[in-house]
Amino acid sequence: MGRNRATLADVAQRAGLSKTAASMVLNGREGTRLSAEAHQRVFAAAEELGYRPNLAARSLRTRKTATIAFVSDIVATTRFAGDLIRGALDAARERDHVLLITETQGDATFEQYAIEAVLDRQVDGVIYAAMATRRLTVPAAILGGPVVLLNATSPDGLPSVVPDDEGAGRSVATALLELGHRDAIALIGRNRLKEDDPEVSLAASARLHGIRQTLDEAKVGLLAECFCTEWLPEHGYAAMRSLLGKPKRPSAIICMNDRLAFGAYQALGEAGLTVPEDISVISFDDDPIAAWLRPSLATTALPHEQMGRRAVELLLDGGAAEPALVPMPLRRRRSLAPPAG
Amino acid sequence: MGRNRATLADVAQRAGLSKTAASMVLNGREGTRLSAEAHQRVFAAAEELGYRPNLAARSLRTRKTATIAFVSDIVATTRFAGDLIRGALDAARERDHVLLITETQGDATFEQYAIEAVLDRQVDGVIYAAMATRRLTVPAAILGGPVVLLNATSPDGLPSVVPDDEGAGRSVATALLELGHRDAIALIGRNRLKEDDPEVSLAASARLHGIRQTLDEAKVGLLAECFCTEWLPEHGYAAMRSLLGKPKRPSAIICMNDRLAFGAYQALGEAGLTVPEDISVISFDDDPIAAWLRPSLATTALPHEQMGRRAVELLLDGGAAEPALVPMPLRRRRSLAPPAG
DNA sequence: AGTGGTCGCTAAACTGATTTAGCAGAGCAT
DNA sequence: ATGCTCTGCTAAATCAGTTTAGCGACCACT
Repeated sequence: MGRNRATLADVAQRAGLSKTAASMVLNGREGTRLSAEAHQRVFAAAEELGYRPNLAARSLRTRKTATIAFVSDIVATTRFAGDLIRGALDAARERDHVLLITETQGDATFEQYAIEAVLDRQVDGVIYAAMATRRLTVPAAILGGPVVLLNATSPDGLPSVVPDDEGAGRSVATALLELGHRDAIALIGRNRLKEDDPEVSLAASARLHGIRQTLDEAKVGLLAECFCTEWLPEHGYAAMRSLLGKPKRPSAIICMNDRLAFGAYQALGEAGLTVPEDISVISFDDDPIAAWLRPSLATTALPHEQMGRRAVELLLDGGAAEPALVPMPLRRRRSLAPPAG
Repeated sequence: MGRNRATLADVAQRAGLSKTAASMVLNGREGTRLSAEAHQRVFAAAEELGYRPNLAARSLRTRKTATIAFVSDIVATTRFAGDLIRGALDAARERDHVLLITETQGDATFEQYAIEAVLDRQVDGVIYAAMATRRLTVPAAILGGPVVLLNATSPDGLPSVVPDDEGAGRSVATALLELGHRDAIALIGRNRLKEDDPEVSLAASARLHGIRQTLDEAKVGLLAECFCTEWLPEHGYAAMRSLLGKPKRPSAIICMNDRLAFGAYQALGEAGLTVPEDISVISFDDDPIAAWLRPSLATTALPHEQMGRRAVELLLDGGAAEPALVPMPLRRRRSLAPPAG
């Protein structure tokens, strides 16, 4: 790769100047007393030779690599990872940086390995990303330099970027209240583990809190709350079926994520009920299926691209120590209507 | 990042030997005549100091960075990108390499920039990935070193890795024939653009070819073929509705991808038909929704993780020039049954 | 005694950049 | 003529490794 690239020495020689002069000119150093003509010659030579600096050599001296490590627990399993990475990639490019991506798969050995691999390559900083919003403790090895937590917080008070799940909970509840839903709102997706253990999830309790707070202020209580062991379609399906077996039918359903809502749709379809005429549904995440469902599903979007971007900005430009909350926009879609009757 | 790391000189000094000796011992060089005791001392010193080599310095001399560039057109839009990356990441780790990931967004300027950025960092090779299987021409700049095309082929005969879509077409058709479906098989997702322009898609024509070939051999013709401008749920929905409006109802549907099948499910549900009792459905891709649908959708899986892995293997271990075809496994699920009656 | 070979190790060159320290010449005042 | 500053530029050190060339001690053989 990149055999016979022109070096700085080649440029200097062609320009009839020293490496020093060439280096200074190409780096646009202020206060050097090199003549305008010298500048010309260096630029011309660099252009003619197609000179590009060898960043390995440069970084040996400057201890800057213009490279950021993106270390995450699991890249592939959730479709959101791509957006996180894309946002980071964009912001990095704008700042002339590049991303070294590694995955730990939640395995301590792999993590150790991944971190050594990136530190050996002298990265300028580390973005430590979790695929589910949660609290975690970062490995001591990366604390030697700048670190930003992405989609996670840590007890050490490191800079971090997380979605505003509580705000999303408020948006969701508010949307239903505004439509006139009152005492027949049911919730699908309560989960003790996710709610109580911040190392499993921060989203569950924040969303729940936002919903409760808004409903409380309106003096509205939830009609029913269904617990689910996981947030997958089958659990949403089961929960919805159990809700429909009860005497009072809900006018609206809040699902803790879109996959649950997808399952709920299936149960509603089987029961011959239509969304939103019979029941409104609203949810969290804005998974691509939300837009594909019939009717399209109203939800609050995880702003993953924004978050990836913010993480890079925080890392390179510095920033506040308290977690950066990125708002989750409400996507109003067809699954919402005023309560029937 | 990584301030005050021990250097090779530190290790050598502590071991009471020269840098040369330390370097040779740590690199496990054969044929050096250093004593067993010298080996001991170097290893001990390295261990005690927590020595890790500075790869920037090493690569300056060796012109190897143990880093691979993963350049793709679009990382985020398809959920499959993650699997491609994950497979590549795994294979790279096994070979002590790391991935530098960039995205071109299909924009020539970004592409130019991305390629310069990775070449400046002296990567050992480039994986050039497309998110939809297609033919493309690679930028001349990366031809100076090893290149592997991932999910793409090129006219230049570069090594490449693509899914075996034709084989998948055969699997799909065979699965239906084996169940007894004959002359009432309909196809959803014909698309002239995708079929005729290899720079748009290679999958469409290969899948179609595999299906046709298998049906022809069994002397079976397609009942109907629906054209779709895109392969999205809404198009599958519309196509399915039009099929149901015709006099003869199909016994089985082949959808060119899972999103079309998802739309077809919606139309079938609305029409009060059940899968697979009334109509079998089979498809391509193995999108996560395929397993979430009720009934779960039989489909042929895009082996993205395998492909990412193969690309790294081809790049580092070398390999044949003809495209590596990665098989697409058939996922037999609940949407298949013998024809009714 | 001289020659040659092996053993165990090291000095120094080299990679391609940045950066520090300083040199030669011009202009000017004394 | 001397000392001073300013201008325009360069030599050499430096970063942290790898690699080439070779040195001194010891032994064996003729």
